[in-house]
Amino acid sequence: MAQTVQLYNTLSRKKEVFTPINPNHVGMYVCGPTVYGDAHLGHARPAITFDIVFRYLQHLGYKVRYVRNITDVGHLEHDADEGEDKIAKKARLEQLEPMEIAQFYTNRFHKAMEALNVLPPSIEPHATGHIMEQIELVKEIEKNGFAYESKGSVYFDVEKYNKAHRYGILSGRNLEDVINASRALDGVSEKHNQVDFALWKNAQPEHIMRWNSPWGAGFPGWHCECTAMGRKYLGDHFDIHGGGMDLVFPHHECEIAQSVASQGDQMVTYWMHNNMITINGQKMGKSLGNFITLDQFFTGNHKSLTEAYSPMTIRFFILQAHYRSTVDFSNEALQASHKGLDRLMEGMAQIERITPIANGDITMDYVDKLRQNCYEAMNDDFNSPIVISHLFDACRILNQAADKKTTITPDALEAIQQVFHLFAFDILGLRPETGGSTGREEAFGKVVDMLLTQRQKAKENKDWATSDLIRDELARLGFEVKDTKDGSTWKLNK
RNA sequence: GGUACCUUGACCGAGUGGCUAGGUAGCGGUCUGCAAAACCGUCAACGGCAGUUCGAAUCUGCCAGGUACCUCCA
Repeated sequence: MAQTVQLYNTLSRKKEVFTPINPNHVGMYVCGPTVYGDAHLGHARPAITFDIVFRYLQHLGYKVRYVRNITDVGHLEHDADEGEDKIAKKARLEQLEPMEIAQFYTNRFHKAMEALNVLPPSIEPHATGHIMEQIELVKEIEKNGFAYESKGSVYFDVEKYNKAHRYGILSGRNLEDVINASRALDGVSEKHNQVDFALWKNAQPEHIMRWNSPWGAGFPGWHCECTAMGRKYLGDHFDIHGGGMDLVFPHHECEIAQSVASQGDQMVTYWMHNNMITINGQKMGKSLGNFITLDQFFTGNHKSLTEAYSPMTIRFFILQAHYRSTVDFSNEALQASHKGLDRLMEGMAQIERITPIANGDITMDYVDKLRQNCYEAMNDDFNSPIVISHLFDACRILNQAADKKTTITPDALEAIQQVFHLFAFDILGLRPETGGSTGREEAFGKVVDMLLTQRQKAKENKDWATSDLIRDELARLGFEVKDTKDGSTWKLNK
């Protein structure tokens, strides 16, 4: 762990040196998806952001336990007073069991994550599997006097909490402001104060998802699951809690309040938040209905897209911006990412064609600097765009060497390959897009080679018509032919 | 209204008190039978106004425009 990592802590609004509570071990909790719809581009952002954190910290030698939940209950659709669970609502619409919906979209989420080369977390707990823990949490808060029961529901007493501690420490709000800005509730409220949030909700008879509790049949409140599951798997105190910026308030603010109200102090040292993906400058999200699902990107099946974009293009597109900046989506920007990624991968593939020279121009000095630059970028709050810019520099060197415009020493060439693999593949999680080539594909490849041999013969006979015909027909089928000094090469576009 | 934040060249997008980010597109060239690719070179920016400073796009103030959160949201 020779590297010192600095990360931006939302709590202090500063970059801080990362020091885990237990040396060599890192506990990280990230808010996962609510599984009632297909994952869209916005879901890819935190998944990829914290995948990078996970990968990098592991690379540095930390033993990381990464917990990312699946929310399959607990988010209310409307006002708290007559809340209807999102999962339950969707189920009613489609006449399916709630758990069937949750499972269906969980499976699809996993598939999309795998396509994006997002590593699975160490633990992926479901909210419905931890009702007991959530009930325990509510009981503790109640016992400490920061909650009250009302008509079978339990609410967090924000005003009382704010007298002993501070509500708004993460989002930088004052309680008065929150109260003034809160929506007035319709009719008679069960709550003492409109800013109070639900810890446990009484279930109406028609409510499908329900569990028994000391307060009667009901379901857990909005913010309990993360506190309860984070504590269960990472302990009373752990290092990193992540999620989208839109969760800072109220979700994460409430989590802090819950942990302080139950155990007396905060659970989390570093709060990390990824920024939003925008489309035409506006947040991409469900409420605005302007989201594009990951599946639509992969298939190109959306009116804003001129073509299908591979999962790696999406990943690269996201990594080309820093995680705390917004990224504005456009078809044009995606095209640029697609070509840029291609260039990077092609450059890497050039290594095969480079003959190192003992007294080459590019030596270990260059590679050492390159490696150091990449580490410095990662250490500076996971600055992936800077890492990528350094990789492009290496790419240029490799292309030059392949073109015999420069030379590389054997040890430097091998080291460049290692650095490239480490940062591009292991840490940024990019992967070449060849896909697993099957025996069948290899056989087709040989047919292409055969055609190119014929074309080479035609060229030697200066039979340009035949030569061009072969090239153009192959191009039409998606095979891009490149002529080099040592003969022709090809690749399949798509 | 409150809170947080943003405004960089044709586009995307880093960063920084003085040292060319990078990618895509464009332009000129090398290479090639032609092309593609690659390579080399090149163009171009820091919303506006004032201040601090030897020096600011980078710090401060004001103005303009925009976004997010305050309701489920990644």
